[in-house]
Amino acid sequence: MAKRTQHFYDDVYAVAQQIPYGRVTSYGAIARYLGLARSARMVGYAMTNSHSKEVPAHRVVNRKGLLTGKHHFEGTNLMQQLLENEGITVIANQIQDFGTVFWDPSEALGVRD
DNA sequence: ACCGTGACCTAGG
DNA sequence: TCCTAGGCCACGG
Repeated sequence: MAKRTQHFYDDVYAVAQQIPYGRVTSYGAIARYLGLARSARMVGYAMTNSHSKEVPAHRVVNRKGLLTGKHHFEGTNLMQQLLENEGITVIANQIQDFGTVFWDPSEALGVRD
């Protein structure tokens, strides 16, 4: 496959939309799946523009399971409430049982090597 | 066209 | 195990 920059955002959104209900993933996991493991920042940057799309951005957190992007949501605890609404426990911006609710696209959709 | 910024990650001490 | 430093690439000013 060639040119991914143009499809980069769409790919990120596509993967994010495939995140199951009550599950979360990380920017790095999505980046790795897209073959951009070293450009995880771009994934987060792409999410900034996801407000125009139907993308569950609240289901995407960092590698530690910390809600680093909560400040980009309306209010102050919207992201946390959205997650808790799906049965995910969040304490101090930290997702509990992160390893359990974590959803790896590379593992679910298949790793491309 | 150059520079600074950013919802991150990995490696080394 | 915690902290620091470097790398990544796109976008706005």
